[in-house]
Amino acid sequence: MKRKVTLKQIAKELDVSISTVSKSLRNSPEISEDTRQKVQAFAKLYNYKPNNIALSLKNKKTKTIGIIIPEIVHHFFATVISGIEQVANENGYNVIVCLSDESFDKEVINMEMLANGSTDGFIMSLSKETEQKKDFHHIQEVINQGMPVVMFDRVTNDVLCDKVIIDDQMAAYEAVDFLVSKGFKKIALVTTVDYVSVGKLRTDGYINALNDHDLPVDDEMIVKIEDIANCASKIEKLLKENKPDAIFAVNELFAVTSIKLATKMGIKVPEDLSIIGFTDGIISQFSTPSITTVSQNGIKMGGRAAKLLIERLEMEEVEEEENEQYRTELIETHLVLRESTSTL
Amino acid sequence: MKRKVTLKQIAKELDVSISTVSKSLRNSPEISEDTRQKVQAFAKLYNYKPNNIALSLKNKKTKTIGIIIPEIVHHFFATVISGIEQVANENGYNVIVCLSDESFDKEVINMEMLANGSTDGFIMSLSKETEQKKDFHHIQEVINQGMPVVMFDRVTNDVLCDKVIIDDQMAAYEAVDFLVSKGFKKIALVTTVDYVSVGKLRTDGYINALNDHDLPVDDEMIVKIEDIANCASKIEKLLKENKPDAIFAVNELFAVTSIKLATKMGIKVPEDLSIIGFTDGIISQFSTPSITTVSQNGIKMGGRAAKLLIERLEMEEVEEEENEQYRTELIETHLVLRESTSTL
DNA sequence: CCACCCAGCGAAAACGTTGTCGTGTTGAAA
DNA sequence: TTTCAACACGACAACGTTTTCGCTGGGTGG
Repeated sequence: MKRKVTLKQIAKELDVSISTVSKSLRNSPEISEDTRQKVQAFAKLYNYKPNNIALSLKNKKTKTIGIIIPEIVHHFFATVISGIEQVANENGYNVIVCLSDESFDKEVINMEMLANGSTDGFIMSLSKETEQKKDFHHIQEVINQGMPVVMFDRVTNDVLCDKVIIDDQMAAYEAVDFLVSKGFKKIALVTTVDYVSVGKLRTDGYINALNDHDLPVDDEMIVKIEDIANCASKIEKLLKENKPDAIFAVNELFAVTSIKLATKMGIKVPEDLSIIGFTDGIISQFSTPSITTVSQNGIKMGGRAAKLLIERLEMEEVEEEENEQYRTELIETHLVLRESTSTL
Repeated sequence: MKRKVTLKQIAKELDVSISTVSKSLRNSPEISEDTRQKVQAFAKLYNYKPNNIALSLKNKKTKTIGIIIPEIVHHFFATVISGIEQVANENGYNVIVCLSDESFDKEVINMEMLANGSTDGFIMSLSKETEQKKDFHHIQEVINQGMPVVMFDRVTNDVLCDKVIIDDQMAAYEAVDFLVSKGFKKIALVTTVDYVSVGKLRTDGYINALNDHDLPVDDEMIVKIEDIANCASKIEKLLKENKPDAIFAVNELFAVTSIKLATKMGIKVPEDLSIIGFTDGIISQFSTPSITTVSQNGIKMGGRAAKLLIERLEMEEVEEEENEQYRTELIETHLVLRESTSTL
């Protein structure tokens, strides 16, 4: 087992100073052609690679991005990571991933861990608990210490930083608008409880669309789901008592669950009931019938977030004067038409 | 913007030496009660936290685990990461994730990047290209440098290290055995090309099961898929020309695709055709009909892999003599019965 | 009164780099 | 022969920690 070779060891072997070795490897003109050749040959032979940790300590930057998300077992978040990783890699950055498990405490702990030198900045999406508590001191603190933060998807207005989001409200509006244009009159909504920011926005979009088309907004037609595990009864009740002709669901899971329940009750999708979901993930693609859905491109979102963060990181280098021009980028969405909406 | 405070700054403010500050914070009895109190109060006030990078450099360990996987947009890998992250976190480790995108070169580059001090060890699953090339020098090199590596799922016998796998062959055997016991005679196989190690093993299990039950192994009944994008024609041909009464598919995608194609051709699942898949992911759960499948618990696999790695890391600390007893842990699988198999 | 001990603290090395500055040697110009 | 520039290299500081060791002063025992 040959441990990694260091500058010091090379210097000793070649009987030169550490500085000389370092300079030779960086092709400094200060060092004679001769010595350079010799050192470089030796370094290559022993497969010398500079120690990242030492470099990080010296340069005060780690070339590492911290990602903090609620869950990874969630297709959307996985795609976002994928997008981040790609852009990060192209720019010589690594990503370190922490999961909050939707817990405020874990989010705080992870953030504090990584903030102590492990990363140059953060890309994050808030945990449900954090959204509920509205406590963002951990994020503000990190920002105050000079680490850039980019938030995506589940963001908050209470923290000033770069953000990457979709226009949730507009996307929901368009989905519902599409249903109205197809002639549906009794459009139900299956959504989350209000403290989930994106859920709330999509709910608003639904309401606005109905209003704009002079359709009544009936509370009976709006189902707010707290716990995904036992949402069945609520949806069943909706289907039985209110007989909607279309449903807009704010995520894949709600959409597919609605389909399954409807089918079980003998309601045919899309013949008797059309359904539009949100997020174009695995479920929407492989469900039967496949689900018409609002596509939010996670890869693109991640890529943009990474780009924003890296730009800010490299900007800080030149001018420390930090122009506090925080940007919020909107990622466009579009409706993916599949089998769950009737084409009449 | 107040940058992170260091020992040096505290020392200056309090007019004591750096050593005194450090010792005070670590509650060394060397320092008087008085001084300790003073320093600790000051440190708390300024929210002092030791710099991880400096600690890493000094201790020659980063408390970070490198994960290298082919894809993250893949439910199984996401669950594995989730499992790793959980165990890692409990033990004070962070995880840094790199994606090989099934490319050999990216796998090598990522590994070399992280090997230069960024991580204490690796948990990885081979990219397809690496499996095909059978070139593992990058992994061997890392191991030679004294970094422990744990491989999971897509492993190779050509590298000696800890491994976490399921008994792919046995699991496939049991799935096919189940089909036989239910009275199916014409059991087809939808599998990958042979160089994908787990695909090959599952194929072997299928063949063994048929042999043991004195059923003929017919090459016509075995479909090997190279490119998932255009696999439809092959499966359609299988269904039309060989009319199997059951299909064993070596992954979710093959299973759901088979179901969709069969349904489209008027073959009813499970009435006319039973299907068993592999991997209990999103697709199997939400497909219609939901898919009977071999469950491989990714969370557990990840957790075990992390445990193995961390054990080896902490072991090295006490006795450098490295007992090279590499272990291969088998994660148990079981059949999850759902709607895609008839219950006759 | 002297030696010794111990509490309490500081200096310094070490981890692996990079970069600034200093230093010695050489050759050429004056 | 003297002076000076250029060349080639080394010493050292710095990044932030921890830890070993050494130092000082006051108190105690003989």
